[in-house]
Amino acid sequence: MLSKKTKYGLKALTFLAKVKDREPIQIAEIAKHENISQKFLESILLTLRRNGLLGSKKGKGGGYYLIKEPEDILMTTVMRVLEGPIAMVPCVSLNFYEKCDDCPNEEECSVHKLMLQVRDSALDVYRNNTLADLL
Amino acid sequence: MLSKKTKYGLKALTFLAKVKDREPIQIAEIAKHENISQKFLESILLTLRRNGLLGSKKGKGGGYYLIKEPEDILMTTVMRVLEGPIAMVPCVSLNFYEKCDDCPNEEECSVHKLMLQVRDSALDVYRNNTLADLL
DNA sequence: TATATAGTCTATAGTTTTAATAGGAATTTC
DNA sequence: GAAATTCCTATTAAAACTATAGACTATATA
Repeated sequence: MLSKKTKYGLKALTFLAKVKDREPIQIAEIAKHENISQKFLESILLTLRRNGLLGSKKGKGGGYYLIKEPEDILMTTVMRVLEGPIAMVPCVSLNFYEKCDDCPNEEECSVHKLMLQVRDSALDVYRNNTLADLL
Repeated sequence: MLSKKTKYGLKALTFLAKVKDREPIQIAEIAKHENISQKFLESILLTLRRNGLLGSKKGKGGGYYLIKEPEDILMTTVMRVLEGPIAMVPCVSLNFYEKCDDCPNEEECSVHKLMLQVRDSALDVYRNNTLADLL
């Protein structure tokens, strides 16, 4: 299942992508428009900023804004930041690889074999979609 | 993340697929061979049986066995039984569709758009793999 | 038919993750 | 310096996942 964090994060990014001139939009406005708990969204936007996807401005007239053009924001990046590894199992993860405790030999593991394909097909989708493609 | 339930279930199915003449194999043997908590595996095998993937035999010489040939067991079926819906979001699920509470119009939802592609690519993998392909 | 074997079922406990909330600190604008 | 707004940490609440316990049922076979 996709976490609400990711879902909300994607919606917020989409919303911000449509903003004219990248002017800062307040958390409250995004939350209201997208039906999201404001406090929860707050923490999501914060991680998006910390990971270089958003910029922010404090004080009156402040808010969040896209730091790059939607065409330049790959879904691989967004998904990794919000949802974590794209692989469903650490032993097939490109960026977060971990060996399984059980499972003596990866090569012959059926789970490994299947999940490798699933990872590749998901990557294929994420690599071929930028934020602009979702508008 | 793939649940341990699914992981263990897949391993058990793979193990059973290799058994000569489909003779019944005891839970304990599978659990030991695949490093799985026996009690947990017990409940997993039960759901696999209830969903028509395994047969069982009680008493001495009993155990679990594949009820169909590995070539005839599609990963779509296995994944749905063990992991649940293949879609990451109910609003793009074929078998478990649900409308989102938030989200006024599905057509324009960026999450919907992206997750539809992810679902299709995953389905593509699962439909093109039988248990036999994982051996 | 007695006994051991092995699956069946229900309940529950422990752990981890997710979702949401609370409250104040820091910064900017006017 | 007051108001607006993001920043940050901690905590709670709920849900899902993993695992365990124990009694019950069915079968094989000696």
